[in-house]
Amino acid sequence: MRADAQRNYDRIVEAARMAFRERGYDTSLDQIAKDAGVGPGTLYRHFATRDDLIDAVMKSWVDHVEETADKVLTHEGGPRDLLLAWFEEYVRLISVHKGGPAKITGAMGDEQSPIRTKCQVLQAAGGRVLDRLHDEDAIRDDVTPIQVARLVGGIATVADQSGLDAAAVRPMLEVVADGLLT
Amino acid sequence: MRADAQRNYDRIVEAARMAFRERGYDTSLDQIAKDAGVGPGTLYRHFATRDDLIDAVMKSWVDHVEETADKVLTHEGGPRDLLLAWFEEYVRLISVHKGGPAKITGAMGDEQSPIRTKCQVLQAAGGRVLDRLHDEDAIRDDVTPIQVARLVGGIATVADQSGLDAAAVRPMLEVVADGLLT
DNA sequence: TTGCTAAACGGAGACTGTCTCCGTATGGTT
DNA sequence: AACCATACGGAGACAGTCTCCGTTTAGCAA
Repeated sequence: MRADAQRNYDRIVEAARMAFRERGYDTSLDQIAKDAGVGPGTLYRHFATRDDLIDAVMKSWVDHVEETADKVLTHEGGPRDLLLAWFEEYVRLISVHKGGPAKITGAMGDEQSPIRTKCQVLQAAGGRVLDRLHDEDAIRDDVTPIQVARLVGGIATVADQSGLDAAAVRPMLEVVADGLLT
Repeated sequence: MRADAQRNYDRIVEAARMAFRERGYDTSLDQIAKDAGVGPGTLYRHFATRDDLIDAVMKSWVDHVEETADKVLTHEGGPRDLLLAWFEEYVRLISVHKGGPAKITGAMGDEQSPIRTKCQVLQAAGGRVLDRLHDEDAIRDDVTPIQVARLVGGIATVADQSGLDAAAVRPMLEVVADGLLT
């Protein structure tokens, strides 16, 4: 990639990161291009679709997901605490941008989605937590990781759209956790 | 209301009902006006916002909600069957239009929403089912009806956005039901 | 019936966001 | 220094939202 192309690419991603955080995923792409100091053509050449741009913005976020799962797994406490700790972190992770929960949860299991690699990372991280609980025989075995992701993602989506805070989300996560634990 | 105004109002609502069912809530309003054989100005005079139009389309749907709750309450079977029967009907009810689950669940608890009366009807219907289960001491009492609506609405939202069918939704509803029952 | 007027109509067009095309500019190489 | 593949960027086509205002009409009163 040519040096000027690389520079513009980075500028666009940085502008997009700000914009998504402050105005949500449905903000104007032309405005992001303007913020980045490039023409709309340049933005669309680098990122054919909005999802491709979202995918790029999420690049660094992925590392954070792994770390978070690691941290949760070192937690003391029983299976219920472990599961709830992961659920709360999961909700936080997918809610960094407005519209994020719907976007990410909707793409779960969609092989065609531009952000599928991000979903896979999330699923893998969640899978590690669920595996641990399986080993302890603490969780029912007829529910798949993707179903768990959808359950928790659904709660996060509603919370995002209704502007609920973590305290309001907690009891709903508890219901799902209690329904999953044996 | 003048006769021609009434006629156009009805035409617009009917065109919108078709359009929402076939193309989802985000379909073009100017197109709906065209389908109804009126100008865009006429549509926007009757319905200042998209939500106002959605609200009007839902008018007849409300009666259906009441009926459905009645029917579910006559069901034979244990508390778990009752709860799951209601959950499945609830998902079906709010999923008649694409985008409906997100719209309705997002408006839950929002006093300002143009469709709040519809949400109240849904909550009241769900409340009757939950009251029955309370009387039987079959359900935990620290979860409010609106939280239940959000839990099930979250699942319906994800299902709508991921194109899941009833069979895929069922196990997720079971998890929530099991988490709620004592 | 006729005439009047408040009510309603409807379409042109302003505005915003998406996305493309193509003439122009430039980084990197020989 | 010259070349050219690569990249830029903005004008503009297109689509959807929503408003303004000149025109039409329903309903009523004489």
